[in-house]
Amino acid sequence: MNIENQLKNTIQQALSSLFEVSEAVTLQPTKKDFEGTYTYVTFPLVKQLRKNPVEIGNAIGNYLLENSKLVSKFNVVQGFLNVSIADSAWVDTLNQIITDKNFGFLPKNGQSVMVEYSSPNTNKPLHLGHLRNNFLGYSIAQILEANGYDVVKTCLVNDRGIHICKSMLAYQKYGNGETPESSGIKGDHLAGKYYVLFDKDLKQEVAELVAGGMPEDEAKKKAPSIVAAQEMLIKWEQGDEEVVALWRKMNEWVFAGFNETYKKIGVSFDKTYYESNTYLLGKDVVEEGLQKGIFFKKENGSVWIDLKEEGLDEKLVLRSDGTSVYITQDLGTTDMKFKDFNNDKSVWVVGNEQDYHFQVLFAIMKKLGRSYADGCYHLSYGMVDLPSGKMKSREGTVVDADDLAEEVRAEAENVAKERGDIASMSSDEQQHLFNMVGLGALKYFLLKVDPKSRMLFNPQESVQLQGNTGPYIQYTHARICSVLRKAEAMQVPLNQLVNVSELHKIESDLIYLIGEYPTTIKQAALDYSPAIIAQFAYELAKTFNQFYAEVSILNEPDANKLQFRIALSKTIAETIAKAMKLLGIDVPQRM
RNA sequence: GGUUCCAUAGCUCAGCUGGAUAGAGCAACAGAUUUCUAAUCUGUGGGUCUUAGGUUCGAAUCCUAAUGGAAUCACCA
Repeated sequence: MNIENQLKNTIQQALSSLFEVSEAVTLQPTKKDFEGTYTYVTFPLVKQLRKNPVEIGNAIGNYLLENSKLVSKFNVVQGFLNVSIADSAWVDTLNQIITDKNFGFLPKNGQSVMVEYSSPNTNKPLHLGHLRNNFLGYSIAQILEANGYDVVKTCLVNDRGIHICKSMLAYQKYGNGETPESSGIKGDHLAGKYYVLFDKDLKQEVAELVAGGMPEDEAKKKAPSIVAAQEMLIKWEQGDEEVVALWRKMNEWVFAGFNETYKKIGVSFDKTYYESNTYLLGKDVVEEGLQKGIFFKKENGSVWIDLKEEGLDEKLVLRSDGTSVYITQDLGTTDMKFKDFNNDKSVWVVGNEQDYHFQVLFAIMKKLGRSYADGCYHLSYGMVDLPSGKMKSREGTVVDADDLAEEVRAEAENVAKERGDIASMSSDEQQHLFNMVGLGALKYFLLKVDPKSRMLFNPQESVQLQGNTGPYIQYTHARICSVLRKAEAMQVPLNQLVNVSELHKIESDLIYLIGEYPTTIKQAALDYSPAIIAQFAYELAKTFNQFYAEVSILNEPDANKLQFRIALSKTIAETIAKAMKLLGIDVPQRM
């Protein structure tokens, strides 16, 4: 049992033996300005016991001193009982952690979870918003796995629909047989280029129609380009050979481009679904709902569900012409996913603009009596804003994922060449490092803020490598590795239990922090928040760097202390590496 | 208009189920290397936690209202 839980138990004993009360005990970390590690607040007991808080604090404190080996001293400030933990208890804790090969991983819990993320459209390249989605999804999958789940990562590719036809139309018009090979443009960027061209034409047509006196709403529906796109979509659905062939060709370009990007940014999927295969699903679910009397038909033949009781509204699930809407398809796809993998839980990593959609989807699944309905979770993350405002792909005000990755990589290269420890590396190793550090900066930057909140992306700050950044933490790891290499050369044993009697305050702080790792990853899973882990990794790295500046590790004459500091440093490096891995960030041996 | 979410230092963000004098990073300024990686460390300045009420021994945190902002409410996806 860890120190915190032992202490809680002893306080509970104190409460019952001193005051005959049984209360759940919660502890909080002691504020930096006061002496102690854990603080117990006695204010709530005042009314119940009719004693003053200081008296209560002292009574409990003395009980702890007498009855627990963990506690070395205490102090009471008003209603706060600050408890200091004995150095020996910290050393024991470190030894336990060293011994525990699975430290920081929860045992398998027998449950499985699907994490669906990324979900790109095949008409344009990935941008900054996708990056937040991808990093979040991948990280959440890692975090759930560390918490004992079996995880299936899936990606649902939106590879059909009117938006795809737009790129295709513009390509027919302007393409001249251009290919990624002939142009040297990455496939997804090439498709995106035509998507933008389409929109340019469309805008002009609308402007002309409006100038001719047509209302803007109508013009947007009647512009020749948009009509042509709709016709093309119908042809596609009818299986028109020419259209399907073009669709195949352009999609392949895009997939090749996506795969390159995914590989570069280090995300992956166990299974990819394509909407071109799933878009007709869900009509059977509509039929089922009608039979069960959960859905109802309006006069024009359209099918609806009434979700007023759930605080939502009436919602269309099938058009009057019998064709699907977005939610129809999702009903079918959700059934299919659970049929395929039979997961206990399913997480959709999708932006918060779709909050309403998922409320409706889950409410319908519940009404239909799906056994999995309670295990569905929409990980709703906030938009990424730019200093210039909102990103809009059609207007070209997006930050491209590939460009951004290259930018941070280049910055990492600059800094490494200026002050990195890279002289002994081969050119390949150097390139590998620049990538690792650049990506580390980008991932950490996007993951360190609470997923739920909208965030501002400042390009200048995102390539920063100092302060609260990924590279700062990577650097700390490399720094420890450097010390460990020297220790090894000095023949200090690296993998032995340690025995010292007296610690620096900062050393016990570090052990305290390492000990918080298991609760941190549990909390991260509960909240679906990689940010909690980012925070933890930063705190640990920062405290180590303070320790490093304050206390000499390798120059310690006392062999036991030297060995202790090495063991402590090594454990910190391992913990940093584990935490960063959950964020999808690798850490280098040197940098 | 309905619903949901947000408002903390110049900027970007932490602040867990209410607890002590509200914390980091960036930016600014001043320092630290005969010694383990200076992508580091130390220090200084910077706050009516949007506003007004309420609950409480105790509120950035909970409740109500106001103000400002965002998303969504399509027979779009």
